Amino acid sequence: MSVGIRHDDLRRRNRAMVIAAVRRAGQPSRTEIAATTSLSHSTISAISSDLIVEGILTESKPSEAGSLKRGRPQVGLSLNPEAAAVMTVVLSLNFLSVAVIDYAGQVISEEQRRLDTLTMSRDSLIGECTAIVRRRLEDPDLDVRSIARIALAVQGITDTRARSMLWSPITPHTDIAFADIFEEEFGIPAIMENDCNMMAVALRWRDPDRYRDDFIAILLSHGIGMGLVLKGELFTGTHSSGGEFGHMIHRPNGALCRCGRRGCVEAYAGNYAIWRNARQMGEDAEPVADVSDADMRALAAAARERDGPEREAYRKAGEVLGYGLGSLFALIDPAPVAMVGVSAAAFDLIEPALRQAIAQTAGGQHSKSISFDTEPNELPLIREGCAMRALIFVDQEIFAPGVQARSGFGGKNVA
Amino acid sequence: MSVGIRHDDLRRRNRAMVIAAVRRAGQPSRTEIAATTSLSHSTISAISSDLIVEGILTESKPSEAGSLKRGRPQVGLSLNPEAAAVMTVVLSLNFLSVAVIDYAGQVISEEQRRLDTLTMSRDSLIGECTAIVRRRLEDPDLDVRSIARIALAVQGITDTRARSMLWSPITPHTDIAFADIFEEEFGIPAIMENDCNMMAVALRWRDPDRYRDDFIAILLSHGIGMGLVLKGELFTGTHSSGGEFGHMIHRPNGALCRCGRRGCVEAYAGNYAIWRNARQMGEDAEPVADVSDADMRALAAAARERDGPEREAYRKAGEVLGYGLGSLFALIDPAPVAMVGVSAAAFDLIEPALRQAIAQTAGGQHSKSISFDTEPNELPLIREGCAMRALIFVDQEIFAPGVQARSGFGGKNVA
DNA sequence: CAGTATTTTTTCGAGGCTCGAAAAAATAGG
DNA sequence: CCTATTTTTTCGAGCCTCGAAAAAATACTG
Repeated sequence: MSVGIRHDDLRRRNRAMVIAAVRRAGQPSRTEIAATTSLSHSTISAISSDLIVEGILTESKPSEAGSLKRGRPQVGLSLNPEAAAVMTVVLSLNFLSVAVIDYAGQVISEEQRRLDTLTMSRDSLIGECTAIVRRRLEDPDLDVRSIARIALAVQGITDTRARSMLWSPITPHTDIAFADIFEEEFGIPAIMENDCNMMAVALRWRDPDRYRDDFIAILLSHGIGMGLVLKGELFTGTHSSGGEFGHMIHRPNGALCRCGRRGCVEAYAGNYAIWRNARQMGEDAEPVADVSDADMRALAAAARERDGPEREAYRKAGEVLGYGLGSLFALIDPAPVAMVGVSAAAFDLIEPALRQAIAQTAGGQHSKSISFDTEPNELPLIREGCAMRALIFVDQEIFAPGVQARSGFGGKNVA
Repeated sequence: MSVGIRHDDLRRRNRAMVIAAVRRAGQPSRTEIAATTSLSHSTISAISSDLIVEGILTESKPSEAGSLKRGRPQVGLSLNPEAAAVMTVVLSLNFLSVAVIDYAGQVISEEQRRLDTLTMSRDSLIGECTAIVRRRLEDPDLDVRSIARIALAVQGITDTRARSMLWSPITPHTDIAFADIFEEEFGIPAIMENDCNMMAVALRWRDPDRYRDDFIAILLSHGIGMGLVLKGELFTGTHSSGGEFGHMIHRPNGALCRCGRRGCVEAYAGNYAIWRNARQMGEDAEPVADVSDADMRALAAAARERDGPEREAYRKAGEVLGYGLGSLFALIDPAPVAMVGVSAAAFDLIEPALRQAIAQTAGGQHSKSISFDTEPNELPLIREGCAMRALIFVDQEIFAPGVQARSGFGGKNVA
């Protein structure tokens, strides 16, 4: 139910807005902030001087040496890197990666580790995750007390409230309440997010010109995942992280999917499906547990070299992705697409069939105007997204407390 | 870009909130409004006395005769029906319907008319629409000057800004800027919405317990349409009204659809498709222009009577709808569904195959928890949705002017 | 090199809004 | 008729933002 605005909300909201403006712009002057927020100079002056006193912002004296304009020079405001720090934890198939990020978004410290996630017990999976975080927290070089938030990302389905991993292809265990576990273990607020959603968040920060209000990030990896930003907000399901593009049905009773069902998009376009088709193993063949990036690159190389089952496997993947995107476009209209992950590097093998399929669908009329971009490496993106998620939390909940995060305000969702 | 909150926005927003509270609750007392908005009694008192003086609200003395509590009795606030009026225009296949609605939401006056929309020229289609509105405006019984807004709904695709009909199955003509045409013709602000979206808006007002934050309204009529509410907001595409569930691809290169493509959900589940299958005409047969409701009811009766091609046609429709919903649920998670339109009356013939198909998809795990409700008559729903849309506009833009409609505030979208 | 123009930032008083407390209003119970 | 109870209004206090003017900091000009 919508709730009234109290008088004291005003300042808090505008504080949050100033912080957000600085985070977006990097080193804006007070005048620039006044312009983008359409608040008066007096207000910006008052708020920013508060924030500087509190150690949240700092004045970065020489805004830019280049600008030799007449008049008093602008003084840039920037985030004080020491104001806080957050931690990111990215859990993917057989791989765990942790980083500590300062308030300005720079990586301070990191650690990565190979695991056998598919066969580990529930407890040792959780134990490995908490142990690697503990090692970072106890690193003598770091000021432990300043970790304000932990953001986890995992391949798989998480709940809307960002508390639990509900299901994941990387482990047979389900319903692991990572956020609660971490909060109990370390006393630090934690959230648990879907990896592809974090990719989308990161893309929006990396390239706001291309990825602004509406775009699609698709992970072409062992499985097929999607992060969706619509109207400037991260799209999630009614109960879970949603956006399970890879498990839309391409063909009822079709190829066997890793999820146990049949005919999912992933069962034609995931790495294991491309592998299965390239090896002509048949649609009923049990999906292999993992295909190395090197193997996939070799497959792509073979497909480029000669017209054989490898090339056909990529063509099929493209066709299915195209029909899937077509159905998606029927719902949300066309939007720019970022293809991420190892098979995005083989997008040249995928694109022709993909475009041909889209042309047969509701998205067809705009087929040519749909832009595709590729980014082979998903891990840095996921980490960046987690970092931004956690930092925005600090911005809003710690440095502008009391603002009820409400949709549409300061970018609750995507930030 | 998010914009700061000015000091004078405060009052305007809280005014809008009080109006919204009254519209939702019917006859709330000041105390109840204070409770739901969490504003102080003093503020509510000040705002509501303003609104009463301005003739927007009225005090309805005897709140309820029943409540014989101790203490000063509550005095209910209600919308003043004479504060404004709006007009709704619903254009569907071969049918045009107009109504004038008072500020409290009651129909004051209406007119309906049969047309041959498929064969009419562009100009006569527009002409018929403006003529019927003009007749209502010039009705001597009505206070013409008080029409504050016209809301149109049409089967088909409209643009996100609610200005134009981009494409519609009811006419060969495209890109008709109805909103602009009406504004120019009558000098009254107008919007052009998608019919199924208005159904969803209406369902939310009719039954907020069942249809609150997340639900799906599906129109089973000559074509298949959908209105979707997610997280309390009406879902629309990036450029158009979106949600073209009927044109998701069920089977590449499948049955011929009215849209000219192949394999769309509609090409198996629309009235014309059920008709075509029941008559065993083959998937390539040109879709018939219209099937009367009586014919469809006869078809359903035949299907109930004996196991023949009619029953199989409904089964097929259910199967395809089920796989389509399954794909939709992969994206948004399961949610309550309202089946609307003449074929919703045959939902008993559709449901078994539909549920069986959903069970094969990502929605399957929650198959039993998905609730279906049916409503055979779409027209009243569409009109109600239009009326609410228009009235909310009056609430926000006319009676609480200056509030930049921003998402998440006071229900910009669904209201 | 001093003075002027220009631009940014801060200061200060005015006006407006919400809040809490207290008063006023309106009814049931005894 | 008086008291208890609940709703609604009144009133002063405290904030917040705004506009205007002042202050600050630099480039230009002769």
